[in-house]
Amino acid sequence: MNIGDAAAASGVSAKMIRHYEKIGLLAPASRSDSGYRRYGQADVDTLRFVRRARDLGFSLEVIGELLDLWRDRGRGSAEVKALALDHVATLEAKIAEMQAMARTLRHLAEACHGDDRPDCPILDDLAGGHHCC
Amino acid sequence: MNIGDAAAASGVSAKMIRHYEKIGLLAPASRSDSGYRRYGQADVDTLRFVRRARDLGFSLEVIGELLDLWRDRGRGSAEVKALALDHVATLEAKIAEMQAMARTLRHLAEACHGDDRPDCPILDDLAGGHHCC
DNA sequence: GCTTGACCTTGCCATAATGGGAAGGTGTTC
DNA sequence: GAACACCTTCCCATTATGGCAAGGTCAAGC
Repeated sequence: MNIGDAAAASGVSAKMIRHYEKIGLLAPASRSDSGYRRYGQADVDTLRFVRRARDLGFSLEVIGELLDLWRDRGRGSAEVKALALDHVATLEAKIAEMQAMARTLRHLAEACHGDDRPDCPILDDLAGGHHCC
Repeated sequence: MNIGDAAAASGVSAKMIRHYEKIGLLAPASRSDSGYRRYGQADVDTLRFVRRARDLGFSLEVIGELLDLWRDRGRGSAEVKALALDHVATLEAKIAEMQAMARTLRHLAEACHGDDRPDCPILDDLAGGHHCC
């Protein structure tokens, strides 16, 4: 299987497969005589793992640790769970931050007529920064 | 006022003030004889505006538009409100995405013993990608 | 055999927003 | 006049991804 097929089979773009190899997330693929990377089912499985982990928002750095744990028969599940819960906490912190932004903006937008008059509580808030709510 | 004072007064780092100037978000500051950037109260007000808009998650590109609208006496508030609501929608989309990630991970983590046994639903999900929930 | 088109290779550049650091000039104070 | 804090510009790094270019490879059709 060439890189294009592995990309199609895994949902990871060829560009990203090469990139993951370059940064050491994936072991260098074997090569054909002409230098083409060759992939097998096991490689596609790994790529799918990476893809799914990306979909869950894990950073490539953490995905590297998850891959190591995945391949380590004999590891306990505690480490994996810790990584997952840590990521959940990170997500929740970002969610809370963005919800605060959205809440403030919704309040400001509600107070804003949104017509052709120049009076605008949104700009007033940005200009004054009174942090009313 | 030198750039360091403007930074302290506005909450925008000196590094970022120079950057904003370079990308055209801010007009080039006037300079002293020796080439130091000089700032006045109006500049600090602008920097505070930018800072507050960043705190609300607006991109620098949108902040440029907001600054233009702010300075345009005579603009209607409709455009501002549209920008704000657009940003709220963007935030809500990202929030929903991250909540879905967190929900899935919490479910997986709940099912995971988190002890020293190798059985791990989290890794199983990443490996299999069955997308049960 | 030769052309064509699809695929592969590497490498550089770009994104968004921010920080770090180097090398060198300025300004104030003791 | 030396020390120290500040300023200047320029380059590099981050994260994850994409685009493009120049060139090599391979299979199909004529």
